[in-house]
Amino acid sequence: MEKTVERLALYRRLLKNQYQNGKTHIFSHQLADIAGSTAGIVRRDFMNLGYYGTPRHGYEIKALLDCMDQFFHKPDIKNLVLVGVGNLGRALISYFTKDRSELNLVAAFDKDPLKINLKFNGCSCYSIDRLSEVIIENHVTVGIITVTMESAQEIVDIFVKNKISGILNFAPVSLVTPPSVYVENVDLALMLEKVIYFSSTEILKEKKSGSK
Amino acid sequence: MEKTVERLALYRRLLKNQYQNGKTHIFSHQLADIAGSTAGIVRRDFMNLGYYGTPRHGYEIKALLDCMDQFFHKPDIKNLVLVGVGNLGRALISYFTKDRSELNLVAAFDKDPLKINLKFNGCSCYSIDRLSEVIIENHVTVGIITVTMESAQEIVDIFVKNKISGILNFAPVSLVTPPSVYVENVDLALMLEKVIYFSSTEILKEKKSGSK
DNA sequence: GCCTGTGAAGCTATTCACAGCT
DNA sequence: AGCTGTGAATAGCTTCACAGGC
Repeated sequence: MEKTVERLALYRRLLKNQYQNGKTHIFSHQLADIAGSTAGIVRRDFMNLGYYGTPRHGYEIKALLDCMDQFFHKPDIKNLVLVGVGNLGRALISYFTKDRSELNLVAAFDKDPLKINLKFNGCSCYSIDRLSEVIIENHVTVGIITVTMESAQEIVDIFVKNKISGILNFAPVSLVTPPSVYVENVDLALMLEKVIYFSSTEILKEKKSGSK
Repeated sequence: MEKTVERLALYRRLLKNQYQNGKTHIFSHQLADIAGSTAGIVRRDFMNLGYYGTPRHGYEIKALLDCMDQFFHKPDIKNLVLVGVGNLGRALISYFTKDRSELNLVAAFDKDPLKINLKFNGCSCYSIDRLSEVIIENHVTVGIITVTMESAQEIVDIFVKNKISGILNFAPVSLVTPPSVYVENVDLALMLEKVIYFSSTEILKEKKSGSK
């Protein structure tokens, strides 16, 4: 149910918005519209989540959000580190220091002496020499890698040695990790290749209008 | 065969490397190792691609690359535009102006007057007022969106009006597009949520070592 | 009538396992 | 023996379609 998890995270964000705007209930087809999905899938996803709505009234947003919080292991706060303060690293720092109350970017790291001890969006940048120390002291369990492909594996080795269990990797290399570590690779160049392929291919002219 | 296309793009990059390093042939299990996949999948992918190797000698890299170039509609060059020159936009500009000979980032766009007419990695930044004009003049068919969620749809509307057929979207909103436009959404916050979920979940303790 | 929950069918992707070539 | 190509089995995801509650 990997796909379901991805969508639940999306629904969660959308529903938080709706809730803040004063909405208390929502139908599967309404959520599907704003999520760019289908009513059937939304219902199936909630079925997997284990939350049940009521016919005619749909889903109660507050209760649904509580259920999702539990599903996503909240309310415990997740501590993160990011390594590689290039443009991409800085973009992610600004993403993850904004408003996202339940996740805490502890620090960023870089090998460039010019960046060390600077702050980016309020997040301190340290030398990679201090990476192990910071991970241990703050019980960091998730790391983001935005270094070059040459340096990625050495950072991963530090992560693994210090028992990080999840890695979001933007370096275009296949990382070597023990099976207990979850790695999500995001390869921006490949995503663009994919868009180019499927947009030039005229095969898919019969699709629905939403998106995704 | 969406997954196959994604992997073929990856194989292609890896094989180019191997080829430059003087390697002429490769076995399915070798490619699988560097791609973080399995020998069976590699063979199945090449079967879908329509390229056939020879038992005992594996695949001939040069011929395979030619075959892939054709599959990915090369050698025609793809013209791109990027809208939103924030940190993420700049990161992508530097990605896509580097070495990637067959794709051409025509220009970047932003609404911030301070950025207009500057160059980023050799790529000019113009006002969004000129977006339509540049798309048409350069026959741009793919656009990258790295603006805020508030501005994303208006950019998409300009894209659609000017017949762009593929969009790589980093704004965390569901875009409204006609069915003929291929949209790939990349939501960085959601990817992190996913990593957090699957790394805290202890369910997946029996996986293989490669990655992805 | 309108909306949910869900079995069943359909589709896509991966894995197994083995025949066949060199 | 070593490696490919591939049918068949399996697993995972989505869609269909409809019974049942309000």
